[in-house]
Amino acid sequence: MTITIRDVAKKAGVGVATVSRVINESKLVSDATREMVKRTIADLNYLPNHTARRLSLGRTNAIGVLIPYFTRPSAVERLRGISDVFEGTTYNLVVYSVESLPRRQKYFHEVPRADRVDGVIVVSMSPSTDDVRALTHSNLPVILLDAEHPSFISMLEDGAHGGALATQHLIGLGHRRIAFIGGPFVDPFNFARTPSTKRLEGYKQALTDAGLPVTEALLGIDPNEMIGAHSITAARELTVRMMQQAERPTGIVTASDTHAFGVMQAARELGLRIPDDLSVVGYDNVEAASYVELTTVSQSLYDSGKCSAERMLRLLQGGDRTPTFERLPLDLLQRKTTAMPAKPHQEVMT
Amino acid sequence: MTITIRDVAKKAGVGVATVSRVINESKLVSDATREMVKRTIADLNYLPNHTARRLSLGRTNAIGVLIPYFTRPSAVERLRGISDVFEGTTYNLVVYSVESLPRRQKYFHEVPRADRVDGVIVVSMSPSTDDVRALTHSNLPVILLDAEHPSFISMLEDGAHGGALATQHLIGLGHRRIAFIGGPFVDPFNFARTPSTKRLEGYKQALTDAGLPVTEALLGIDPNEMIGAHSITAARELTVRMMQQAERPTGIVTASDTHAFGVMQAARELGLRIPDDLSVVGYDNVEAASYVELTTVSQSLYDSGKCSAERMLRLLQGGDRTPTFERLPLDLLQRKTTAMPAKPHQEVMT
DNA sequence: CGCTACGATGAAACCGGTTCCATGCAAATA
DNA sequence: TATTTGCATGGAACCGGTTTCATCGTAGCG
Repeated sequence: MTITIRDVAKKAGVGVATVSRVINESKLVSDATREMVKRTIADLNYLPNHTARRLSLGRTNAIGVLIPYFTRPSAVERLRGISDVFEGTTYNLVVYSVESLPRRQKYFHEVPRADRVDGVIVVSMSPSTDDVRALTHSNLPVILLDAEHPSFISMLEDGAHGGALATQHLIGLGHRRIAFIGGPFVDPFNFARTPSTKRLEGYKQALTDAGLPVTEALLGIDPNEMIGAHSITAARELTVRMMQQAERPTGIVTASDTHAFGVMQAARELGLRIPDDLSVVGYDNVEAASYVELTTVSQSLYDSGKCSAERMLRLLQGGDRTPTFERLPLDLLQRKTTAMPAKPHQEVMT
Repeated sequence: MTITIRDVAKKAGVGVATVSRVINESKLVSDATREMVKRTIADLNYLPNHTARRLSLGRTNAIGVLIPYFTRPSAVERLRGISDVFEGTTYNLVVYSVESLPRRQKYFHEVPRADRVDGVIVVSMSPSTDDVRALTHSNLPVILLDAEHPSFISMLEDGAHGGALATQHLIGLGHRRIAFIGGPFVDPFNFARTPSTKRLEGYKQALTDAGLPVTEALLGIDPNEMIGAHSITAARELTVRMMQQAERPTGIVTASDTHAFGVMQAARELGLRIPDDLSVVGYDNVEAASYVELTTVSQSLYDSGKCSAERMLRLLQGGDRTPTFERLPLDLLQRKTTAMPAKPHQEVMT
């Protein structure tokens, strides 16, 4: 039913090898023959079978992206950067969304195989020893984005630096009681410290450097659970509790924009005005952050995705595969949720 | 280098056909042989070549999703629904993000081919006559989500109904001067009325039904451009202009949550309080909408994606392919951006 | 004018699976 | 015991491309 290269060859009165050469723009075909074959191809509306092509070429023209929860705002932003780069090429993007531990394992073992993809970009997951074996065994180009490992080209933001950046911003504005809300501090998919953990470290460091104390009551870590705020709801509840303390904070540094949204919800609930009564700094600069004019640490997720994809393209063209570590730049985007602290002029409603 | 089925056969001392049968769980193998082959497979750490399998089976185990701008919040939500369904199956999801007209054309012609995918879900794009030809020619199962065409199974929300729902909500609260902000009203990818157009129709209908006039000055349509607000910035600017009129609205119906975010930005800029001074209704219920507690019309994007994917699975198992039209349900989610109208107690700052 | 070299070309092997078909053997039946 | 039936099995064809290799014709050279 479907037209194969042999049909084209027969109709054009040439051998299949010649048709194949025309398709692949080999110069080993005379102009006359080339034109004739091209016309025949157009006549028959022939398109080469993708799968057969893959099989004989031993290449897939696909890039695999392993990423946890690909619908999370930060993942979407990074994917957008990656996708924009591959749009213009012949490469196809295949996204493997990791949403459970078994699946993580499955993907790490099955995706990095030459018969599946030509390259792998691993996002926000530090490979375990076992994963490393699977990745290197495939002999494919690998890039780690938002994660690091000495065996692979890694691109990572310095979370501690970002946490410090946010904290210093508030200190610079005159805040003295600055809280931190983040979480989770453990991640089942990532065999490394979580982003929240690193950002918390930067927060503590910045306070210490400024001669300010790190106060237990201002750390948004549930002492029972040790996990911190793992959702927007948890962030909101934590904020409400925190703001009902006597020595409540005038500013809050968060580990993500989502946490910051939770803080903002809590503020609205409590009748507090942002930034007048409470300053908030987010982290990630997801799309929604600009909607609500959130001051945030921008990892420029889009650029980082783009960067990694461009690097992958270079690897695919035979670029140097020596493992390197690239630190992604960070910016503090000052918008409208931070200001100088002021004495509250309004009681907290409960 | 890589291990093939022939290596396994040789090591196990059986024919390749037998190994293939074991892989495919055919019952035409004795228990003893099966066990032995399985052990050999495990020993060699053999995984069948994906591509070769595709070629000889004539199936790809992939589902193609054609969707404009897959990183838009509404697209992400639908994809999440689709992806959740296919996660548990052997099918692979391949997303083709349409971001330009040439690419749209390319995808419509190249993706629906049996050597690429086993089925196609087209999202938010009404196929042109040419597209219809390409889709039907492939003889693959096709589902249209958020679009409709008599030749295919279509699943679509009733935009006019949703627009009316939002408008009636404001009317019910006592609003009389209700504006509409939306756009674009033409879409290069979609050969049909845009969502904004349909929602605008519902808005007008609801006003008329309630005996209220449709006022030119309350339609957020730039008379010069005829495109309305195509971005959050445009929505913000349009709102600012509109709120500086003498007879300014007390409530605004928008064509999407993104438009609503623009309205909210404008309100903040103007010093207007939501919902006290201005009510806003969004549309889509994207994730960020809940962060800011936006009252919105929920198409339940996630469910619609899930629905379409489940339907596709049934088609792949030989289900009935007769074109049908399925209307997706709508809900009005009342949150905190709508309230009864009040006399403004504060001057508009300019 | 004869020989060489090279460009154009097609037949066939190959990529790594699945499956048809023929074969052999053992159990069931006459 | 002879014959049929049916299950287990392996060889080989096949899916639809690419590529090697051999062949042929002709232009270039001595």
